[in-house]
Amino acid sequence: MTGSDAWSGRAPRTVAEAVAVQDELRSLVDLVGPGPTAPATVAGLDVAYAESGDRLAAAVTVLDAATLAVVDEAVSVGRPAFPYVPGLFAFRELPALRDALDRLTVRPDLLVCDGHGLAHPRRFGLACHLGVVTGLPAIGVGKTPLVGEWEEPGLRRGAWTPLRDGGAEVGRVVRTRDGVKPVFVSVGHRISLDNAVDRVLALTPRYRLPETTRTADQLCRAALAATPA
DNA sequence: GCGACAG
DNA sequence: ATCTTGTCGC
Repeated sequence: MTGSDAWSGRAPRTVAEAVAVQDELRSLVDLVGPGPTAPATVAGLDVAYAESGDRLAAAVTVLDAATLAVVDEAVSVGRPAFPYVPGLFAFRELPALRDALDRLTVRPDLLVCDGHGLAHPRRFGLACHLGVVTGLPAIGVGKTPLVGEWEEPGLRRGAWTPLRDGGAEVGRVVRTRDGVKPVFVSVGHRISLDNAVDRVLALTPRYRLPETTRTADQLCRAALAATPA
C-alpha cells in the first residue's frame, strides 16, 4: 500500500483520534499551487442526509469547465461515518465522497468542495482533506463562516474582502452575484487563493453557488430519494 | 464560565 | 444537514 493510503484510510472513532489525524495530514497540504488556470474539467461534491440522520448520499459531478455541462457523475449511498462536530466535519462525509470519486470514469482537474479548506480552526477543513487524499487541486466554498473575521465586501459580483484568523488570511469572502450574500472561499490543496477565487467566479455565472455544487446537490438529493431506507 | 460552531 | 409558507422580484 502507498504511504498515503496507510493513514488516509484510517477512520477515527473519537474526537481525539480525529484531531490527531488532522494534525498529521495537515503538513501534506500544498499551499503553493498555483493550480490550473484553465482546467478542462471541474468536479463538484455534495452530500444529502435523510431526516432520520442515519442515511446519506454523496455525489460528485464533473463539469466541462468551459461549457459547465455535466460530463460525468457518480453517487454513493451510505451512513454518516462520524457525528457532526464543527471542525471535524470531514470525517462524517469523507468515506462516502471518496467512494463516489472512485466511481468516476474521468479524473477531474479540480475539486470544488461544499465546506471550508484552510478557513478551519486547525487549517485542515474538508477541502484540504479531500485534496490530500486524492492528490487533486481542491477549493473550499462555504455558505457560512466557521472561523475568522472579515469586512462586508462590495455589493457587486467579484467584490471580496480577506477572511482573517489569527492574523493570517485564511480565505476570502466573495460576492458571486450582485447584492447576494457572499460565500467563503479558501484554499484546499495545490491552488493559490487568487486562483481559487477566480475559479469560483468562473463557476458562478448565474447563481450564488458554483454550478458544480448545484449539480452535485441535485444529484445526491435525487439519489437519496431513489434509495428508500 | 459563556457563546460560537462548515454540513 | 433537514423541517417549514408565503412572498417579493425577474
